[in-house]
Amino acid sequence: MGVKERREREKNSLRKEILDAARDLFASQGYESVTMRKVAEKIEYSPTTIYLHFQDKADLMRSICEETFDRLSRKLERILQSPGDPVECLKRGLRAYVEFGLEYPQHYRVTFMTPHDVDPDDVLVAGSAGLKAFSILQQGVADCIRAGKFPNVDVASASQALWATAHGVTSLLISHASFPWVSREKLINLMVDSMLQGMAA
Amino acid sequence: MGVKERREREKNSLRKEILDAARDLFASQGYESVTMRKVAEKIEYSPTTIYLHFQDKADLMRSICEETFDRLSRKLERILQSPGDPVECLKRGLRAYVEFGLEYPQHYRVTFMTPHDVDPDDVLVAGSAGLKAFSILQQGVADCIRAGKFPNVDVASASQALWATAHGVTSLLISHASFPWVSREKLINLMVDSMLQGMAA
Amino acid sequence: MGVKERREREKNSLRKEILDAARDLFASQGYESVTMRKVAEKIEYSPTTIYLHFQDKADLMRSICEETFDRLSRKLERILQSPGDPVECLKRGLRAYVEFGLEYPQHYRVTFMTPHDVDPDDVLVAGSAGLKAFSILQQGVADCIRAGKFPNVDVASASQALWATAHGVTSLLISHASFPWVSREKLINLMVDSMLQGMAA
Amino acid sequence: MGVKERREREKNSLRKEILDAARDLFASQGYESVTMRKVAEKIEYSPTTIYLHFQDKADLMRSICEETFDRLSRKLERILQSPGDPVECLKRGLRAYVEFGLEYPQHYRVTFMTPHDVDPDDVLVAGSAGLKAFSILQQGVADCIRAGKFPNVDVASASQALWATAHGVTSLLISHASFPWVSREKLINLMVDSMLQGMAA
DNA sequence: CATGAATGAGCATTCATTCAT
DNA sequence: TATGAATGAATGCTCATTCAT
Repeated sequence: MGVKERREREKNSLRKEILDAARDLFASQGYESVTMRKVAEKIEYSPTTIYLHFQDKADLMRSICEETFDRLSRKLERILQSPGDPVECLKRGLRAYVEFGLEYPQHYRVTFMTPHDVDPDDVLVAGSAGLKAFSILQQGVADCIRAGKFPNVDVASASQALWATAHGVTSLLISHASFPWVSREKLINLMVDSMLQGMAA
Repeated sequence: MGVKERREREKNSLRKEILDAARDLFASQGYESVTMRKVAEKIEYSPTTIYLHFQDKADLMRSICEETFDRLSRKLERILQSPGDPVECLKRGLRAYVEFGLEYPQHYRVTFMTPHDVDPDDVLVAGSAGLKAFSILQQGVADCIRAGKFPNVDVASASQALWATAHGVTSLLISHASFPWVSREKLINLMVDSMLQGMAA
Repeated sequence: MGVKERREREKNSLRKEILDAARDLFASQGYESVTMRKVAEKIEYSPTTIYLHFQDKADLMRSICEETFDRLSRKLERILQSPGDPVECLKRGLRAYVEFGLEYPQHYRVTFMTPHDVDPDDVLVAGSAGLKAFSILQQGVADCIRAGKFPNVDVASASQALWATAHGVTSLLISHASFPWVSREKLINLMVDSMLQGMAA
Repeated sequence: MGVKERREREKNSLRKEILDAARDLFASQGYESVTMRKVAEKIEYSPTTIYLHFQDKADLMRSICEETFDRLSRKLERILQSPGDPVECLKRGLRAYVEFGLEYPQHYRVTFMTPHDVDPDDVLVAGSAGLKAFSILQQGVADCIRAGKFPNVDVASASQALWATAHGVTSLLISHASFPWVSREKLINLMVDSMLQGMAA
């Protein structure tokens, strides 16, 4: 059993090394530009070895995205379920969403901005981490409504609108990086604040 | 003369066929995954033929984007420069933007949601059709500000935020078509109205 | 008949234009780097037009080479058949050969240094201009021998050796252009003079 | 260990197969006309495999040349640095040069008669095997001059002239195999002897 | 005589992936 | 578990050439 466990640990540790290397590369160069060879070189193993841990390149990316969005979920959870004014929480949650996307633009890109020919909703449907993140957001919105903060909207509409708001800035900042944006801070705040204020009216 | 004209027409029609085929493919598979061969097969011509009409793959993409921006610009221009309450105009303009994206999801996807080789700013900066579209929106915002409708925001921030708002709904509705959205109408109105209201405060 | 002649002249004049353009290009860029399109652009006709005057690219090059070596023949003829000391004539003829090769390095290359898979002796056999040039040289050698200048050699051996001498410098200077050669003048003279002197002994 | 060695041997043997195939093709068709595919077909491997042994087409060519220069260098070294009359040594060295070319016409053709992408001087300059071969010849010439055998020439000029002499016969005999040459023996001797005699005067 | 439109064949190279060991 | 060797399938693009007009 001791042996088995060590094996398991070692296996996981190499798997983790691969994920770390690939995450870095995908994040800095984008999916298409990263080759299995580059990943292999970074961890100083042969390309073949990667295939012992991941089915193929897509599987590797998928794993990274899942892992990444898991982190997003946890982050949102922490924020939205913290005590205090629910609108304030929501505000912080939305900012955190955008910041997260800007911190991992390639993951965000792959997960939310890249066409997945087969099943466009792959990521958001079927219990994926993406869906979970959305449902946490929805919970935060529900809290606000329950507290009478958004008198004229229903949970579903408001959640979707806020998601779209956050996604709008995030994706535009990512895809048009060199557009002469006003400061990110300013733009994000303006959007989040205005939208929440508009809903509160 | 008649011959010349027919030739011209045929030439343009093939060019159009190529653009249509490429747009479809880019939209559904992304820039990198589309090959010149695939485009050629779709129009049932040899790959070489494409090069008779476009300099290279990037040029093909660029042309598609420009064409889309052009259409969008004309639509926005008509609306935003019409007389009446500037906020109302802006509201209609933003709705029109979203409707444009939903009516031509392929066009929108390629132009606004697809990462491509072309410096994305090639498309948005420096006299291109893209910049024109944005500056029309900006003009509408400026009118509102001049009319004292948005007391606390500057033109640049507000324009960018409104663009991001419209883009948020549009792109999410397109890319996650099978998500259980509330009615499009409702969502779009909620976003546009809330954001404008929030800005007016 | 007048019409016919003008036609003929015009046809020949375009043919000449093509040859001129192609000669320039081949000489400066080499056979493989020259495209039919480039030739066509230079004369401001369509590529198709070239095929009305030449069977294909190889035919174009062949024509140029023939024409070029015709010039060489005439040049050698003029020199070798001029009055005066036959050895002196020969010396001047050999120098002229080398200079000619250096003046048209690409033609020389194609004719004498490029492998012609099918028939390696294409150029030199079968009445070609190349063979003619050689036979003129041989004539000059014969004159020297008849005059008792080369007491110990036969015409064939001497002609071939002298050809090889001239070809040696020419081809080496062409193919290794940036080798740190002593001055061309000096090298050519040394070779020609030494070889003739050696033969005279 | 045995396994490692066998692997090493097999790897080298494939490398050699590639070099042989490529040399043949380059020699008979020229650098530009040979494609990686043709080489691959000849050895009955996939084109990709070649890239496991050579960086690219130019590297393949370079390797072939270096190998040839190396062989030639060793041969010349043995002869030119042997004791005895330096002129006699030089004579034998020059004959050996020509014989080398005639014995390995493919090697010679590729290395000395084929224009290729590689700066031809890449091969001849800067510590390469090519430069070494030439410098061995030059050394032999220097010995003769030091011994007072060539009173009127400098080392550089004489070395270059002798190289051109040897190259002249060699390349002509190779490229115009079916020309009605006098006997090779006779021609080679006539050239080498005459040139040396001419220089001695 | 001249051409615009079109193409088939080909190029060097790269990539994800597999298989025998 | 890990890998070296190998490959099939592509990729964007170019070229000489042809054909209908």
